[in-house]
Amino acid sequence: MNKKETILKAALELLVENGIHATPVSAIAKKANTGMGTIYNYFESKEVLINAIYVAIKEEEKEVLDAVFKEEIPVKVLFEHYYTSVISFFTKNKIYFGFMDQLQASPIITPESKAIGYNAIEGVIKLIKKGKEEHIIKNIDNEELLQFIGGSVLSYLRWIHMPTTSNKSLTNQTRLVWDAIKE
Amino acid sequence: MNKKETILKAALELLVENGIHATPVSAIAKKANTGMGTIYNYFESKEVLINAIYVAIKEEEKEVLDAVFKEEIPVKVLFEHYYTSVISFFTKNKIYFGFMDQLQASPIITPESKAIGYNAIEGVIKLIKKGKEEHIIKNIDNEELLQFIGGSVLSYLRWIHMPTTSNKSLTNQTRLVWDAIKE
Amino acid sequence: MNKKETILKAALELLVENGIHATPVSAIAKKANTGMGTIYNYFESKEVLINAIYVAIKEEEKEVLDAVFKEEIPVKVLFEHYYTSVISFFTKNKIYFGFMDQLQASPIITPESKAIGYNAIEGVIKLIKKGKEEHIIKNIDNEELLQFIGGSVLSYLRWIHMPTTSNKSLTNQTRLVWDAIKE
Amino acid sequence: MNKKETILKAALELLVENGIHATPVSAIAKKANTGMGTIYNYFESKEVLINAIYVAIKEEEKEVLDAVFKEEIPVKVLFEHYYTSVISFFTKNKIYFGFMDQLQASPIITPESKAIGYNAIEGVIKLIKKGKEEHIIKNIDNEELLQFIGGSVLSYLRWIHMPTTSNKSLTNQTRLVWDAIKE
DNA sequence: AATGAATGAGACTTCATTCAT
DNA sequence: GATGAATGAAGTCTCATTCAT
Repeated sequence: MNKKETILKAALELLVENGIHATPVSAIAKKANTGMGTIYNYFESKEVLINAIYVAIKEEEKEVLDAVFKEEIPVKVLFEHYYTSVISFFTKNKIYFGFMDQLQASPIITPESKAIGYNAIEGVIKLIKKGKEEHIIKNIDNEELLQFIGGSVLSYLRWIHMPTTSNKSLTNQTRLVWDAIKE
Repeated sequence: MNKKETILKAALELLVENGIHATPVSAIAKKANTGMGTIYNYFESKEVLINAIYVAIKEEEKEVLDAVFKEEIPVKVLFEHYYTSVISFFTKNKIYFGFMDQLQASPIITPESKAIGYNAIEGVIKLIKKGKEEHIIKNIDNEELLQFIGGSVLSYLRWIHMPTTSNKSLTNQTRLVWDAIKE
Repeated sequence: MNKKETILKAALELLVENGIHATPVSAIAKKANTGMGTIYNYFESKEVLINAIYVAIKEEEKEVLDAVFKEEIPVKVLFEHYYTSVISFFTKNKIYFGFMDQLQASPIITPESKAIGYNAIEGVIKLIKKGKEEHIIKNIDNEELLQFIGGSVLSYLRWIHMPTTSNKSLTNQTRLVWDAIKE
Repeated sequence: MNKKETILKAALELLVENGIHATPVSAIAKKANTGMGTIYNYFESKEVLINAIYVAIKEEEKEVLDAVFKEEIPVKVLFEHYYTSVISFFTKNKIYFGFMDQLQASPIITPESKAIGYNAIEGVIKLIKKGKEEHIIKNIDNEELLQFIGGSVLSYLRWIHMPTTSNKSLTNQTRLVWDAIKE
């Protein structure tokens, strides 16, 4: 792992653990075993660093989602694959979720970063369009459906991160969302 | 409006407009036409003040939701009333949403505040239980359903706050969620 | 002496002694027996503080020079009074000269400050004009004459601040400059 | 131009353009097309580099002034040659003046550098002595006369660098100074 | 000899909190 | 109770200098 990646990793961990507030750049430097100046060699500012983490996660997410797509699979099944993949991605990388949940609504993430992040769900958009053409998915504004699905992902992930002991099944969740959006 | 409320209001407006970071207590004092010391007479610290806003909103939300409940109304209709009421509450009070969206996942909101906030949705919990007894609502863990519904509210509100021009109907959204949770 | 003046005085002394470079705001605070924050209550930034010193000196200089003017005095005598007064002013306040000599050409002093400083020599300008009308002073561009006289003041002050032991008389200097500018 | 000279030139340009504060060594390295380390091979520190520029300019000035001297020329004419030469030197090399004006009074220039700089005006000193012997120049302390002349040079150069449109003639200035110092 | 990534001390500035009035 | 000037710890960021390559 090169220095830039080490910094990103250290920053991610501290930001999730303590929040942006409580994570001075000096702490990141310490955790990454570098001088503070080194961080500023790679990232113009703390905000740029945070955006870089955001984009990196989104790009990793995109790779995962892009691998899901297959032309011939029926819409419902494909949807389930997508849904499972996202959930699985953030479940395997709990720290990514911790970061996203905290930063999503923050003014620190620039529109540019968000635009890049949007690319990750290209496949889902195509899926929705196809589903609507086949009258399998409700004829509702794409953006609204995406927001809805995204919201459900977020809330589900929050739920499974809750420290209660109930049995948490992904099947239920997928069914909830599919029933919601299906025609 | 008494002094305490004036402070809460001023703080709310500034926090939403500028974010927590960019809202010094001095600015709140100025906007509330008080001295900084006065704020500290009412609230131990800035964090306590922010939690007080959180709790105040949640209590107002609770009042609105409590008024919705009527014994005799069928589950589906009652659900729609609840859903419409929450959305309407935060649509009428956009600033409340701005605050909640920003603070929800923040480590500043204490577990105590969150526990109090939980009271607001008592009615919804009862509704879900009843719906499940009547086999109208899916037999899924209450907490999961609540989280799901809450997430949908959040994502819908975010969507209608987006500056796009598409036609934003609450009916679609209510249907999405109902279809999701209904048996 | 109030707090603001204490700060200005402390800053002046440190700036002259160590240079701008080597004078952190923290040192000024320490010398002025205040917290650093207090300095920023009175002056937006270090640069603003430095400009405030500049302006304060120039205003004090103006007071001294304004007191010199008397309608009826002949040009040559008045000139000598002016010249003696400026030199005397900066000789009594060596520290002022140390400051001015260091900062005069610095980009830190804003055009606004310089414009204010310009007021200090109003009287001299009038004197030059009168002298030229009476054909006592050479018919050379006002600005050039002013610059010349100012330069001579600066260089004389530098000379008398030099740690050599030669006998330093103001009379010579005044004669030099008068001979230069007289018709 | 060898590497050392390239560095000096780049540094000079940046220092004049941006000021000392705003000229990091890294910027100098970039402009000189070298690594930062290379600069430190030639100059112990940034301050040493700045002093080297000072000395280099002074040495160039010395060459110019030394060329002026001719045994047989009368004092007044020789003075005018000297004066014209200095002004011309700094007018042709405006950047030198920018540097000197900014650095002259700075604590960065060491007494050693200043002593070397003093050599540049050897000829002028001889001239003054001769003028005084011949009772052509006022019998005033050499140092004072030198300082006076130097000050007038500085102020004249500042004046001609001012962005006003008045007609700027060197003749006036030379006359001013000559009238000042002549018996 | 040349390089420039790495370093970290230290600069400026902000702001939550206190306390004398 | 109300006030807001004073405080100084702590934050972000810069940059002169070093040293392994």
